[in-house]
Amino acid sequence: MKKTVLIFGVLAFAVVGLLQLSRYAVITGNLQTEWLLVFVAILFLGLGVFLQRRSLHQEKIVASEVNQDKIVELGLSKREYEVLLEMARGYSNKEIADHLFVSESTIKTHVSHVLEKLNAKRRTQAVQNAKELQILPF
Amino acid sequence: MKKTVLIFGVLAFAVVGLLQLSRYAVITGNLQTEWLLVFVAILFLGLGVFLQRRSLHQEKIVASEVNQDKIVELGLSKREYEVLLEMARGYSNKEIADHLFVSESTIKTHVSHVLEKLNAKRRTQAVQNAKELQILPF
DNA sequence: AATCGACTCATACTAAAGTACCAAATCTAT
DNA sequence: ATAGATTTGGTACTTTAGTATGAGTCGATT
Repeated sequence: MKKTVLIFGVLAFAVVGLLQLSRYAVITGNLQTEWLLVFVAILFLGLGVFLQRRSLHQEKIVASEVNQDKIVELGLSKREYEVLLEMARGYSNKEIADHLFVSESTIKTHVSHVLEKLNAKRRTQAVQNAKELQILPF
Repeated sequence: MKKTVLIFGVLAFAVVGLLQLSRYAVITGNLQTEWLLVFVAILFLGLGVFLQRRSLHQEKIVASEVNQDKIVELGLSKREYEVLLEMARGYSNKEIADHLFVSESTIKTHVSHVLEKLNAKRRTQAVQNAKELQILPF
């Protein structure tokens, strides 16, 4: 919000400055009105593109962010969530065990809990549900 | 591509027209140069936003659309792709068999082929790879 | 100090998933 | 029409996945 205000402030200031500059330039005869128009047009076209890109970029980031509240709401523990992430990447229990430096038994336990909490019968379903709940960063 | 050319053609034409109009308006004294500048600035700012939105929107559609060429490139048959979609939704072999009205054996065969062609060891990995290859509609 | 939740791990199962190989019916394009 | 790909299905087998249960450790809370 602060940023937005700042940007628009600078913008307004720039516009006023530009107007003053243009008046001076036209009066002194150093610049043709047409060229000034072209210059302004290009400048603001670029500005429009820039602003729109910024806002859409932020939108994208928000959309691909994980819903932390949902994770808490589901009762997923830290470790369980880590396992879920590994599951989503397509790793087997053995591989996850190696990545997290624990035994396969431990992973099986975690996976079972994840399945329960995500209301899934298989790991593939758990991943799909997790995706719909937006608790995966991809 | 054709569209792009058309848009830019119309755009160029509009710019030229605007310049002519501005010259006439200024000469006849009906319009102050400053106001003309403001008008042009706002117009092109809006245009920039519009163009950027359009391009990003298309990008989004493309991103969520299925890359048909990739499917062909991978050598995935129609049926195999159908099975892949069911897999991605988290269904078991038995469930997929019921959905597609064939035996579980058949599904196993298809799944094996899908795993080969997607270079995956497990179905979870196949789904993940498929997602990265953008051959899934979600 | 006792409790509770999270994490760890094991054993013993059952249930899916996946592989290998084969074989027949059906489609498709030359 | 016939070769090649696709689809279907089976048997037999190995490997993962998942369940159930119990239990020890550790840190935070009460």
